[in-house]
Amino acid sequence: MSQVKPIERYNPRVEEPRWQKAWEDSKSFEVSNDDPREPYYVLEMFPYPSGRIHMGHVRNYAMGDVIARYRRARGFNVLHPMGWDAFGLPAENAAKQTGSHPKTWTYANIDAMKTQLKTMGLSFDWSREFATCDVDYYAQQQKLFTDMMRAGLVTRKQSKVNWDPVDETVLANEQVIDGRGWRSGALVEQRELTQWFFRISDYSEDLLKAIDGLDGWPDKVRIMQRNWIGKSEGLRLLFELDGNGKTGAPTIEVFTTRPDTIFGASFVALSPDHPLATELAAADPALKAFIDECHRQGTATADIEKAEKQGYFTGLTVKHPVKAGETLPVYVANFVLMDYGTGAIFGCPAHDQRDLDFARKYELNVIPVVLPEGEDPATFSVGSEAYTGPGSIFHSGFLDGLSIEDAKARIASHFGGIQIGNRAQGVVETNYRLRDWGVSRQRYWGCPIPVIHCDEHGPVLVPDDQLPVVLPDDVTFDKPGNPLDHHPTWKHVSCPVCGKPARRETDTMDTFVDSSWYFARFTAPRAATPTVPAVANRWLPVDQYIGGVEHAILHLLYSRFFARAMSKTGHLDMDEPFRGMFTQGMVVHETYRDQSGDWVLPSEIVLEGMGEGRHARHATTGAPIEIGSIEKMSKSKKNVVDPDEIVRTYGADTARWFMLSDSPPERDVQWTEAGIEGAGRFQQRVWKLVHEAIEIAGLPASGESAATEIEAIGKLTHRAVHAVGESIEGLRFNSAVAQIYELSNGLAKFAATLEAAPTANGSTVLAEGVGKLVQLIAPMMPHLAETCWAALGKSGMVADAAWPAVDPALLVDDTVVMAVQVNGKRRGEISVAKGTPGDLVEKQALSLDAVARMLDGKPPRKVIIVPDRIVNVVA
RNA sequence: GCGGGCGUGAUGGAAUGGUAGACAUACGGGACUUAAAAUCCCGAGGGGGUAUCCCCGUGCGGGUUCGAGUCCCGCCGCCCGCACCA
Repeated sequence: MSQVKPIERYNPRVEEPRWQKAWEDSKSFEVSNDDPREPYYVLEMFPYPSGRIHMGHVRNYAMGDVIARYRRARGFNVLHPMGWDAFGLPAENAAKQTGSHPKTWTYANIDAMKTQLKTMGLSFDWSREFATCDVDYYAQQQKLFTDMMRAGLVTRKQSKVNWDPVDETVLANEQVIDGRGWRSGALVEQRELTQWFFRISDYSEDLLKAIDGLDGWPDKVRIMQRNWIGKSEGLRLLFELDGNGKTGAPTIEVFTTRPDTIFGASFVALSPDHPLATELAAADPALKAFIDECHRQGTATADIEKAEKQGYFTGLTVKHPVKAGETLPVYVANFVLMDYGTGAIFGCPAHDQRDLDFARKYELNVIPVVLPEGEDPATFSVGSEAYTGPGSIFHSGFLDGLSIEDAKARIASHFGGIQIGNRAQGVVETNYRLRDWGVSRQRYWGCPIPVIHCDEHGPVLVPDDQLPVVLPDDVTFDKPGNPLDHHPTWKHVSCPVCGKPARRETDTMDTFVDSSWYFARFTAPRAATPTVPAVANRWLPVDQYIGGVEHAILHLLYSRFFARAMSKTGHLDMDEPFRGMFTQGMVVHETYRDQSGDWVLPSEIVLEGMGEGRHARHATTGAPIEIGSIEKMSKSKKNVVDPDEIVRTYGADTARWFMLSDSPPERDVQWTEAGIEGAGRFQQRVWKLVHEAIEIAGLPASGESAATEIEAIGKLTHRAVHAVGESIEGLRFNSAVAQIYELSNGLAKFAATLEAAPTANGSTVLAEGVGKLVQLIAPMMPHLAETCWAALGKSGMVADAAWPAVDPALLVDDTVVMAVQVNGKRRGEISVAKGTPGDLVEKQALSLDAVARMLDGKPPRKVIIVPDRIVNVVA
């Protein structure tokens, strides 16, 4: 018969707003730059203000909040800010579709999302909030731009854009669908524009080398960054034209990373944008048509490389550089990129898949020159698959028998010694795939580039005392093109140098610029300069940055570049902005469709049955619904769950807990109804356990609990505190959750025995355990923790409490259970004192019945003992 | 096309090269209840043997090792990025 009275269920709808207000009133999460405690900066990637938060945000911010709250409990001065990545295309699209001004639309969205975020109980320092579209923010960005320009980090050059000839506008890659503009449906053309660039490629080597030092980053991100920078050693090589009068150019210069395969060359190919291709096209309408055709694809690399290999024979030939008397045909080919190397290649089909595809199509020679080990040189041939592996060089004259590496060196020195004109025919060169960062966007809703174009003086920086260049509000979106261009007065200004009439730059900056330094701005968000260097240097680098893998390359690389650029211009003093980086997985959900194939929201359906018989029907009509694959939550497939709805139904703590509990944070997590309900049940279980601990403490105690039992509960508690701390520090939130479950289950079981027979020492150790449990859940379910903390009669708020101390003596056991294997298969176990010497362990292990049976009377051949862990008997 | 990642019970997942399946969800059985919900207890990778035991098992095929989910090689499947989505 239980002596404990039942309690009311925990009600998050009442408790959560109450604690949110308490935190706000006490300014619990506002942080001072002058606080003497050790600083810790935790940052989640700020969101684009689309208008609604989604479950991906909930997951991301829940993780960051756990770290922030944990570090606070650990005595750090924690900076945990939030803001808005507020410039960008969607606002302009909305303006075109609904007529709302981008500014109005964006700030309304920010308001709505902020309200949503506030219900999550995240420990942000909202006093530092800003949006990148705030004039205060982009004014400072313009200062950075001018400083970077003066420091030689900005340049202007030609680059290609997707041009929609009907809308007369530049399209983003995502606005090009199957080669057509998404609104007009017109075939997209490539067009050259003069644009502004940041000289990130000046830092290629530095950005590459410094990756080695980023040991707080996931390996996969580091590998992706290395590959993106794409350092390669190769040879710049001149091919002499055969001279048939079609061009005055004496040579074609190619870049190759495989000069060792020169004897296998069977063609030379030019990019459609190569100057020689342009020159030849002037006199060759068919070539012109081919190049135009190439220009009718978008600028996206993926599309270009996926397109079928196509070429056009120019009629030109070049002398084979190592086979006297032979020539090679010169093509223009759609897969050769002008941006990389020299915009021209030589093709060795036997050892490059693209070259092979091309050669098969145009019936060119395929001459293998690298022989894989074990192959017969007389019979080795290449079919439909190029051989790109190791081997020795053959069919290659003076290179025969060399390794690939030696052949590369040998051929480089060979061509280095030959003069064509007054240049060496071959020069060793290091190339990087990384291109300069084009920042010009022909759009309204972005940070204006602070430049004025004068006919006499060219592009001139807007003088500092005339900054910021503010976006005009009175713009319209009814005409195609950039509204800044159409504005009647905005762009007409006088030249800062000569005062004559001049034009403002109407391009705005890539929104990646905005997000490349916001983390620094958070350290002094209202300063009249981009940063306050002393303050920024104290907070940065960010100790833990968290966001999606989709930003693993560009955003992180640009931010790394900006840290360097800002250091060069005196705004910071560090190269690397993010010490710790973590990429979280996506939130995925089943998809549902009705019989007409339309997507249906999860909230509109009812699921029935399980396993094979599991099926769904529409909640109101009862019509059958097809259950589809599990995919990333997206509006288009309607497999979304609204965080607002979840918070209303289950509370923020439950949503946070579920997002943290179910999957390792770097992996995708599947949203399920069962999962969120399980999380909700745990919330009630904790509340009930706290209540029981309080009641038990008030019961008249009779007798004492056994010392071993008391010790066991103490150990359980201390181990959980230790393990949860370690798990949070290692960002293994799902493991932390599992360890909390174990503690909670253990304490609940103990509480049940005490309810039947209360003891004084028992209720003390239970209360201690429950108090610690509450602290362990506090980073994840902060509202529930505060309510429990108050109920337990603890002083202050758990948000301000120090992380519980661990008694290291309680973490070790004196006896260990060792598994005993025979030939690697577990056959039994032995329990021994920790540190038992090998010979004693062996004796005990061999005396096991199961081991004796497997040995069948024979002596073991070998016994392997890993102290305190495992014994393996080799029979 | 190129680059990166992932793959373990019904499900999410745990496991410094050392007892595979912790913890949770779903499920089955039981207790409580007039009944249900909630709660609590028990069970459970698959197969065979009525106890105690054996065989198989971490996407597939090989390899290294006393021992492989973990390391290596080759496949298959799914996901992400590719420079103007953010």
